[in-house]
Amino acid sequence: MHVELPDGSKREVPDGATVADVAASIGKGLARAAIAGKVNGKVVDVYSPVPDNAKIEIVTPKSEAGLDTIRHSTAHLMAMAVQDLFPGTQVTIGPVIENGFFYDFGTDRPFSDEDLRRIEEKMAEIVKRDLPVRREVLSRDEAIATFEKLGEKYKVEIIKGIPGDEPLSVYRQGEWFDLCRGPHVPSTGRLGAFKLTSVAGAYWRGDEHNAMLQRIYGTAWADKDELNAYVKRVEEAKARDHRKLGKELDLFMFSQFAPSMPFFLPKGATIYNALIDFVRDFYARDGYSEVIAPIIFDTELFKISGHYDNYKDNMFFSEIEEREYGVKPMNCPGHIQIFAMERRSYRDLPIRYAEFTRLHRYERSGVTHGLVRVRSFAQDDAHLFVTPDQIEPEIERELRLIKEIYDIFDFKEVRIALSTRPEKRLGSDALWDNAESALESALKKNGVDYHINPGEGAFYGPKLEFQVTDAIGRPWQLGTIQLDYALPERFQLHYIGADNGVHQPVMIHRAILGSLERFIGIIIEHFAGAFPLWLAPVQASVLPLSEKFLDYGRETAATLRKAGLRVETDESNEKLGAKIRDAQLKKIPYMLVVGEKEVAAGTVSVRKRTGGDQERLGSPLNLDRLLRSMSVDDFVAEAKRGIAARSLTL
RNA sequence: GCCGUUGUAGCUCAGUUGGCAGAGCAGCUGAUUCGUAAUCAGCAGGUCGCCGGUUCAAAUCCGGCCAACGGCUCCA
Repeated sequence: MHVELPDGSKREVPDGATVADVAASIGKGLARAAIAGKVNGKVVDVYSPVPDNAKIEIVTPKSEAGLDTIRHSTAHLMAMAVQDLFPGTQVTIGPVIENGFFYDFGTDRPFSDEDLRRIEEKMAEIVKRDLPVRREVLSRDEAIATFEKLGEKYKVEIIKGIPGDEPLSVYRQGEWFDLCRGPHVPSTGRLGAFKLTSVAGAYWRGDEHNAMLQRIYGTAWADKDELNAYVKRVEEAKARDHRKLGKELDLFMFSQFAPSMPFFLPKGATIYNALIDFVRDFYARDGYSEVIAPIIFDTELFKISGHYDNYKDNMFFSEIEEREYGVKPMNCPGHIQIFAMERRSYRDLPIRYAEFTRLHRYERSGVTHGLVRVRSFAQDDAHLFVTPDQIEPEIERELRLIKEIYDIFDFKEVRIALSTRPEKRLGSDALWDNAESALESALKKNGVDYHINPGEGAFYGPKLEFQVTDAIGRPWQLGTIQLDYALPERFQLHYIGADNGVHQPVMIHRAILGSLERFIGIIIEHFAGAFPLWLAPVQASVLPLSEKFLDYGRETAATLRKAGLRVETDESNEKLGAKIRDAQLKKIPYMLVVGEKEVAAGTVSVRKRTGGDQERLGSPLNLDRLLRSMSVDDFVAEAKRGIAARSLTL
């Protein structure tokens, strides 16, 4: 018979040949590397027979399918080791995830880090035994009987939940086996580049009302080099962790007296305010009005808005003079008060209220994380009150604004999701049709790619969600645009139209950076703490070569400050090398060295933080190339150009 | 909220079997006056997260609470 290879060539193989046979017929190396096969697009075990005229691809560890197979098989390998070491532990599920796998076990005894090491050792032992991994097919009833006999109640539950009556497969390696669809590597000897990373509690079937299982996470790769590269990547991500950098760079702190509510230290507050100023520039250009509303409101307001019914569990409350107040979790009810203050004309619309005041949301303990999930924060949000005709142009304008702003931070790849009507919702289908198509046509008109999240919209309207990818490839959700017909209805908002009739406005809720706290956390990691000049808390540090040049240094710093730059002078009694090291570690964009030459010429010697390092470059330092001597005025002009352009490079 | 881990000087961390609380960096003082990633010396620094218990004696053992961390659930 014949098979077709990925390059389109045909190959003759004996009848009944398996994937492994095909691989062997192509070459010895490939046969050794084969861990699975793709037959007509479906991934199968290497010893699966191949039908005549099939399209065959040999799956090796380096391919995506190969890596998935390795990870899946490593999960099985771990489960076998666990059941060997801890008899009575029940198996549940063990899927492949990004970079690795996990397996959930039913056990009363949580695993310790010490256990993880023992499990790893046992796994290595099983790898060494190089046990063949073989698929066996059982009828549904046989499968249930088999796992019931073993007391594997979770597996029994899984089997009972599989629809239909098709036979089920188990994979056996040595004396151990597990229910599994497969495919798997041909033998345990093909595994080895793995590491168990953590243990955590996880609910059976992801439901918090169910039993808590013990989940072990692991990572697995094609070979040791890839594993080591991954470990290195994890370490790099750790070095960028905004909580670590926030401490090192004196940006923010927390107090046990205000759990999960960040304090911005002077340097962090500088970034915070720079971001607000940045957004305000666009507000001025695009016709937003900034307002400041109270932070606490009588709960009556939240009863009208629906927050009391739908959001109470996430709010802070207080009582005074026998009146109950709620701390606002969102700005919309406040903006609605302002809108409703007076009779509005269609000529006034669109009205765009923006606000940066603090919001508080009670997040369950255990869910908060650094700056990216907190209980006290501000958003760059705005509420647009528009006529139905204005919905589309306003959304298009917001789309352009969002792109413009994200580009400035150099976020690669913005993914847009359109979240459509959920099961539980307010308003008629006709209204939803309108709202969804308004969002969709704005997307289409602007030629942007998007995908649909069916049923993920807010109860009051559909939303667009904007996800960016940071410098090391991690996705973050930032902005959102939401169309809302419900709140104008609940608050009985009106405007007088051109026809002199009473009409209801539509609200657009939107945020671009999202929460400022969260955004700062994200950009700390995105820039690895090395903020672009316009955001850097300290833009330049003046480094006097010795005490003799302190006066000139202070004078220079004063000149720069007068020019609007954020400048420090390093007056410590240290040698230049130490001062440079300090400034580098603080990731200060410019270091201005002043010594005898500079005093004489009235200049500064500029070293950029990107300027390199003698040791690290491993070559003799070329000072002329690295440094530039320039007048103070020239430096001011250069820095101001960089700031005005919000340039990412120095 | 749930499962697990952690909490010692400003920071990073050590602290053995329950027996006087430790280091490096940072800080302060002094010397040095220096040319592109750490000058030298000295000094000071503690409610061992908080509360309670066991003990002659607790950073160490036990209980409770608080906070942080890794996940789960949640993210309107």
